[in-house]
Amino acid sequence: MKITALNGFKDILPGDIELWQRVESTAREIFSRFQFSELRLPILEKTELFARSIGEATDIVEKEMYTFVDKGVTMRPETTAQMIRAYIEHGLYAQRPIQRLFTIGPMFRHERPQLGRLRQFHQLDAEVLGTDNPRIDAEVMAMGSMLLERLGISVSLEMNSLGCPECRPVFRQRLLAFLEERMDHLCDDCKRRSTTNPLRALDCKNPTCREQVADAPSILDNLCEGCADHFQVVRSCLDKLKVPYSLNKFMVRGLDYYCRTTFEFITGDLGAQSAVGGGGRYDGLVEKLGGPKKTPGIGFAMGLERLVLLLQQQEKEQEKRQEELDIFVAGLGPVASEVCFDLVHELRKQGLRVGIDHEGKSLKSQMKQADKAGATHVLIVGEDELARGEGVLRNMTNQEQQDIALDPQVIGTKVSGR
RNA sequence: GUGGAUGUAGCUCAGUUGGUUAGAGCACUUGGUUGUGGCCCAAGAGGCCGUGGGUUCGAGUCCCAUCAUCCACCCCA
Repeated sequence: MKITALNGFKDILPGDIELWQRVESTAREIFSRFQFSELRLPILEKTELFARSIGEATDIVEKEMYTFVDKGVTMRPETTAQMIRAYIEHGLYAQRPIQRLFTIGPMFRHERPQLGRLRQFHQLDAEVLGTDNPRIDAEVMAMGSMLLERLGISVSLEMNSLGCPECRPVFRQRLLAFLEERMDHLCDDCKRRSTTNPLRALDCKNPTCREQVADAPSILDNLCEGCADHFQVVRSCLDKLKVPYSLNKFMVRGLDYYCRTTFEFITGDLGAQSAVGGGGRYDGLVEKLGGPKKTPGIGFAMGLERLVLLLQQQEKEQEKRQEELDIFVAGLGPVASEVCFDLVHELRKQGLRVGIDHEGKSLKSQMKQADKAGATHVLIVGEDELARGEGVLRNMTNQEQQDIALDPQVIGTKVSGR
């Protein structure tokens, strides 16, 4: 029986990794423009951290977490909670009143895998802690948009407000009354939701439910004054930054901690998965997790494999071969191989990317290897040249050859272009 | 957790109504060039046909089971 990777866990192989690196480096570059600092967080946390923040009744906590029950620890299903944990634990709020942070890494959820959805997946996650200034909401969304634009991925930004502990319960009651009137027409899931989280019914993909819910009361019409004002400023700021967006009064985020501004970056090119990224405000969460009182926060996460999938679709045919080696050293015969062995090491010390074959293959075979590896030069060391202390340096792009001293310095400067 | 589809070479896939030794393309190795890559040509290597059972003189092909993968539902990144 062959041992294979676990279902929902994927190897990222050479050839695919370039896109990952591009996404990550672009993110670092864009995020730094917005004064965000990177940090790295552990993969394992106490189970309680996620249960308390994400919400006991959410799907993630109820059935999707990889938990070591005997140890009371869980592999992170998302990172906002632990970002806040670190913020509190290290007193980051004391070092700087407003923290802009981001992190990149793997998350784990035990769901059935499908296109764009794995059990180990990767996210970029950006959070701003310590302010509820609506300009920050706009800035954060603008940052996400800028990253996607820079990557050449076109998505739409959808936004909603979920209100706050003051106005949401009121709306919830109003919505519940609305749903109860047409309970008979709703799907089983929505019937169940109406008791646990009626807002979720707004999000149902079942066509009949959509129909039923189409003229449901909008939370945007039921915001309290504070939330309404806040949302209004967010909108005008986005306009000012010329970040396009649309309102989606049906958008409900799946995590309990969200309030006020929520948003998603949406695509139609990922099968059943429409969200490339999503996030929102969570003004009560820091305090709930034991941090300083009234510390608001907002952030978003983007799914790396979803970004990579979109890039792969776009660039299917491009496939440009890039140079991977500066020089391939081909030794002919045991004596030459012996010389090449340390010569190669010296060249690498000089910073060159060097390939070598230790299997005693023919020159033709070694030339093929060099070509496949994308070497720009090949150094051929045979018995004749060796006797003179020289080798033949072949330029693989213009086929020119010349004798050259077997001196790492000389070869190094020649190959790297003076 | 639920539904549908698919499992044949490293990869992408053929394989007639069950019938001898299971094929192709790409990739790989070697040779055509005694020490020179790409293109071309030739040869070679590579398969318990997912696994287990059943029907049959005979199963890659039919039946059952099982496992795996993919897609979708749920939900989300």
